[in-house]
Amino acid sequence: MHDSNEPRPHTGRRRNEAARRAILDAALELLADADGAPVSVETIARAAGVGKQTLYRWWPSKGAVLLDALTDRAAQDVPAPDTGDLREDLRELAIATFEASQRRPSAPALRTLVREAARDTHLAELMRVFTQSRRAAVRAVLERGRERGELPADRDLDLLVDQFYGFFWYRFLLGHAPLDAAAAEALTESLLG
Amino acid sequence: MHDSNEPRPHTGRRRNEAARRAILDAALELLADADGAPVSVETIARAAGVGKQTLYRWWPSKGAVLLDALTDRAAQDVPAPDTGDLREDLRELAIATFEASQRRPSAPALRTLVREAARDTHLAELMRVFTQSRRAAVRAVLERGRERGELPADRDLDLLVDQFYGFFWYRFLLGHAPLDAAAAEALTESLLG
DNA sequence: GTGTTACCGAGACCGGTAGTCTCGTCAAGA
DNA sequence: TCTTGACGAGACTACCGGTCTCGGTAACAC
Repeated sequence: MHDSNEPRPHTGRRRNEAARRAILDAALELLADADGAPVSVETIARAAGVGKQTLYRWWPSKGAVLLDALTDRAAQDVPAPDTGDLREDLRELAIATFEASQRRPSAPALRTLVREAARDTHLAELMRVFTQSRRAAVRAVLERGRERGELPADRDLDLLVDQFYGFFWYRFLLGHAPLDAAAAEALTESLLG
Repeated sequence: MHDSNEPRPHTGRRRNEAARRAILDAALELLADADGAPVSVETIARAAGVGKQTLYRWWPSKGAVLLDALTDRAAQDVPAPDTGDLREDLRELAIATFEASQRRPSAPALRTLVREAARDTHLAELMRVFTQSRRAAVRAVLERGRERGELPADRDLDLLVDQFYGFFWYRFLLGHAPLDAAAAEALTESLLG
């Protein structure tokens, strides 16, 4: 038996940081270039100049690598505007979200990632965690507004959050209509009446 | 050279209608049972008691079979309410859409189909055509309402349509919140203020 | 330095998939 | 009866995610 509280000191060769970076960089770049098309593990490993096993030694699945590649670069901090005005906060959040969805390489990479998540339940679960904080940010803005009386007390906030992100993902994934500042403005006005 | 205007009369064995039905029925059932998980061509053929080649003789790809299986059974007629009242029409459309999204086997089959379409560009294109008529129905209702003056003349109808279907697909695919009559009611109120 | 350990790149391998090809069979019409 | 083309069955190719094994090598203990 091994006492896990007092682990044996590490010996042997250490993890190659350059390989980790090369994998994440290659994954993000391929993810972005694919823009929806699947990205294979073989391709990532080859592009990173790395063996497949090195990849599977540090990540449990392809999905985990892809998500890591995205979150590693994508701005992790979610904007949390609090100007004291609901309309202003929501507009700011919408503009920031929409604007971020146009940036390379994160945006096309995210599109590919969602496509992959449609088939990969493990990745789908990770994505849920990833999006949760963004949903929470919108909800917090709405809650503050409601406390200030800018929203009826009985207004269903979950409905509003789903309207916000439903609209966003719909346009982001289909790409049939713009996600620009004007759209952000119009969505905000529509949600708050 | 063969004159395509006067094709040689058909000879040989005819297409087996029973096989066609068996394939579509098996595909829909498997699609519904999978509820998101992929459905393989092998499985469909086996369940239908049919050779793979029979399937590929009549459909160009797996995606085409799946879509055909869905549209074959799913109510093709899109409701087009026209009561003379925008709010009433939109509510009716929302309730009908949400209610249809709960029915078996079409609903779970549709969920699976969308997942497949995320990887299959051919299927994605077919899906676009499939959803176009539904979008048009919502837009028609909105246009009639605008003509009656129930909506400001400068209101962006594409935005409203995307809000409607964005919300629907978001909840349908994530399944984190209900798509019931109350949600339909609330969405309608939210869209029309 | 020497030995041990664990990471490294490379690639064979497994199971599963979409789609093609071929086989012998069978039904519809000439 | 003969030609034609659909039929069920299944071998086959190409590709993918993931596992396994190999010889080599960097980091550390001694």
